Amino acid sequence: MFEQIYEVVRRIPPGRVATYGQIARLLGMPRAARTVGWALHTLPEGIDVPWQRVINARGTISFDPDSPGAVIQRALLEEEGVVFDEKGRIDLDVYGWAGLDLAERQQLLERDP
DNA sequence: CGTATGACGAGCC
DNA sequence: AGGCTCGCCATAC
Repeated sequence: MFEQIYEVVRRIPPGRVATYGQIARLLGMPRAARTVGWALHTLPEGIDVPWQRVINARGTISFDPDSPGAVIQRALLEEEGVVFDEKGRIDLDVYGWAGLDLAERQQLLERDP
């Protein structure tokens, strides 16, 4: 389960962001946004997943912006060229990820249980 | 096996 | 705009 989530997150191109709900929808579980958040929250360290490119539907970092993790996330995204507005929001119309194309999505969903 | 727990999201006020 | 309530769902215990 988590592997599939990580797999999708790895497809997000640098400089783009996706929402938790969007990841869930791509995996065919449109209501499991919280699960996606949990998967990234409990991400093993050192694993190759660009977790910083996943934010919430409002375009903000989804936890305390002053926490060390959030500061790192914001720094990583800014390095990739993502711009935060004065309220710490990212414009999803500009930086939002279009998502997988049909073929990629199909391939992902057909993977073994 | 029932409850609790969120890096969520939509809706309502 | 900002805050609160509820529904959701895979894990943890």
